[in-house]
Amino acid sequence: MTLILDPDDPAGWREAAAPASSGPSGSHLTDGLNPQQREAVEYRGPALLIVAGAGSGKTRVLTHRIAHLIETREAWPSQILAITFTNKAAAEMRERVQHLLGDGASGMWISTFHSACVRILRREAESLGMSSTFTIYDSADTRTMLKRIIKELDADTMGFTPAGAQAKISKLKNELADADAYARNANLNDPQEAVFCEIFRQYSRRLRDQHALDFDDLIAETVYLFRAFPKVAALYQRRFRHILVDEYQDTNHAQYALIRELTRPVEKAVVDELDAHGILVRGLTDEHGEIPGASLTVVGDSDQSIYAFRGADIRNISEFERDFPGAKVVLLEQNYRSTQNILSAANAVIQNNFDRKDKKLWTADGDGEKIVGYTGYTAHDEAQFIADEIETLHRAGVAYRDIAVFYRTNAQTRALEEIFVRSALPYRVVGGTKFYERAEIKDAMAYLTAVANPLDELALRRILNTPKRGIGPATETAIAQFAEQNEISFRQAMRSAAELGLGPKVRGAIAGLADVLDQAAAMLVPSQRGLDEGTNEGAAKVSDVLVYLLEASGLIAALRNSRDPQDETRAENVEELVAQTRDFDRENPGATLVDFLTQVSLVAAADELDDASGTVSLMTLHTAKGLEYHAVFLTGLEEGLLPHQMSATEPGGPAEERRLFYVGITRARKRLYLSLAMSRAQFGEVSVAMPSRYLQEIPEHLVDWKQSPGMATSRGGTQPRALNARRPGGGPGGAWGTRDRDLERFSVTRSAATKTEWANKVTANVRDNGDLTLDAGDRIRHSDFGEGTVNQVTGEGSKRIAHVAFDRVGAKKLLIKIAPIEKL
DNA sequence: ATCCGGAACATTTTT
DNA sequence: TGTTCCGGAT
Repeated sequence: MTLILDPDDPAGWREAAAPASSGPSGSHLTDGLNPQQREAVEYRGPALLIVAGAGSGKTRVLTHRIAHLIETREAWPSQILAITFTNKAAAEMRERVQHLLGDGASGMWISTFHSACVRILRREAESLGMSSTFTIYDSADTRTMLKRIIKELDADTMGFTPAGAQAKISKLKNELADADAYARNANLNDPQEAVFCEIFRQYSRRLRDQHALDFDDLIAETVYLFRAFPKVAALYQRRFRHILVDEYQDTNHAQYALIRELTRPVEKAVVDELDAHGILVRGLTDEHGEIPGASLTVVGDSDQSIYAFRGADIRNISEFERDFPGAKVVLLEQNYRSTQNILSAANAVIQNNFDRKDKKLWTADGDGEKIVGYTGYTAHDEAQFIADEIETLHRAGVAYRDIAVFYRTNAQTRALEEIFVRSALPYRVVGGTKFYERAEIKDAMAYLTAVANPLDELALRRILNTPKRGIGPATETAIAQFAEQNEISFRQAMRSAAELGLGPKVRGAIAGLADVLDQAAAMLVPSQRGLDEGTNEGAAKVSDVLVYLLEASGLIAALRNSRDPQDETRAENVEELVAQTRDFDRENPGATLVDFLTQVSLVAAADELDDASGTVSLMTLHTAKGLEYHAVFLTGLEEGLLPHQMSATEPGGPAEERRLFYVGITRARKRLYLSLAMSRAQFGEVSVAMPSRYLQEIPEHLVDWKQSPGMATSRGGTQPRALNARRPGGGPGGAWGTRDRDLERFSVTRSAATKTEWANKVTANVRDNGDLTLDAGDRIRHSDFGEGTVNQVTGEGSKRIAHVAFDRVGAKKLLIKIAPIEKL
């Protein structure tokens, strides 16, 4: 997080030049690469496009290219800017480069677009007339804000929703259009559009007034900064000589513009000015006295473009050669990850997307195992199949951490988690930022935000009556009005609580809160020496400030003293947040509160990368991009889920969904499992599902269906795994051959009659066995699996696990505390 | 101002 | 199913 090298500090610049450890040739960095990979590492020129199919070793190429630039002494680490899409990818790349270079890697910027932009914006905030402690609003904050605006404008009567306005504004910002630009081109005679202009304008104005930026602003404002202040831009153009962008197919227009700005040459006049300010330009200029544009390397694969929904423009990659004349293109086609069966399936699926350059992944490593398919009766049945297969894999020696389960929507984790918990299967949900989205955590964070950025009205309003202080909406409005009338901030209005003409109790509450915030702000002021040296020395640690705020505001006490049993958990969560700030303080000595808030805003999903933990990973298909696992489970392969219902209306939607499926398939190294459920609960309603159209695009001989959709719908399937649904009929049925007819009958005649039988019995059975003790040799009965014998009991306390050999369904592990079992 | 119950509503994917 | 919003009672 800390900026190690100043772009405008020549001393730091020189210091960064740690000499390469092993020989300047860097030849060991190209050993073991195929000719195309080697070329991608060694090529030098203004622009390089690496078209990298899935599993073709692109991260390897990228990291080796960076290391090669440094070892051959063509670049200092500080001259390198590598952009990835996720924090996870950035962390992995940093680790791998560090592994190649040792300490010589420090000073590089390896980060996401958003993190890099925040770093630049905080440093240059002054140019934009903004505080360097500006707040970053996440989508929930944005939505709250828009909700308020829409209500004030009565725009909801015209059919505006916060989510809708949010999407539209985001799209516009990704195209670098601001409220004024939009208004200029809008047809203001259309009342609908006029109102939207007003919403957009108000939203922008409030963000500016509060010194806050949303996610899209981070990119757009940086582009604006560079365009409006060429000298500021020159600092970064001078500094970053090599820019590398991963997942280039997913860049949107704003990100493209940012790259364009960063790779622009610095004109002689500006160079001279930099020189006059003592900024090192020697050795960087060409014969015209200009600093030439940075060299740009982009890596991408248009078949893996899955972010069109947030403005990714595939033309950025397809027209790269036109954008950057003289660009070199290197194709990486050989796959080093997956078996041929997996690749054949992937090729067959992606082939159905027209309008793409034909490209076929291939491997020299052989066919491998067949793909395994399974159709469950319900999501729980599907989950049980997955849990069973994972146990089988595990017993065969596959580590849990080498196994991943993917799904389309976050909501699908529920059934999986329920079954995994019951099966005592160690798992971890990657992404899904739940922790920081909890209300109590957002409350605590709002206290910190309000201290860091006193102009942040959103944060202030959130904590105004949290915990309850008797300050209701009426008082809130009164403060806001007072602020507006006197042209002072909401925060200042709070300080003048006495002048509001309120009752003594309310007045005291407001003054009390204002005082607490002032005290906390005072704790954060560095010592005189810190101020002189521009460091954070003498400022209180983030954890100390947080503890002070929680105690002085009464937030933690309110949770602890509450009689709502849920508040106990909430208090624990807040304590967990305190623990996290302690970790942060320890790992980032000298870091500020704003550093912490930034990290939480941008890196929240990064509880990540403790890959040492032996757990199965659960994540969405989007999160899965760029990762690989020995065994991969693709779940919920149903119409309406993949492709998702919502994608049907969007142009290019189904094609993008297919790419998503393709991305999922190509994550697997050795084993691939495809599964779906015939019925799925949604909003509490059980509805019938059809197999995904993409399943039929995989050649039949590649898949071994343990239970095909046909078998599941008509007859011949095995007993449902998770529950005892009684299905009529018997005898073996066809797999795909009779699929359509079977499905039709299934959906028409069976759905109504069998709905109740498929209801979620699993969750209904969850209970607390408390102190049930089991020993090896005991006989038990399980509500789904029948009778069995306990072989072994492991674990402690509430985590005791029974290893049971069931008479009918074989070996299972059960979490004793919650398993629906009884001792016989 | 706060608490409570019932109705309404909601889920794509991410920084 | 689980959360949020609204109106009425206290």
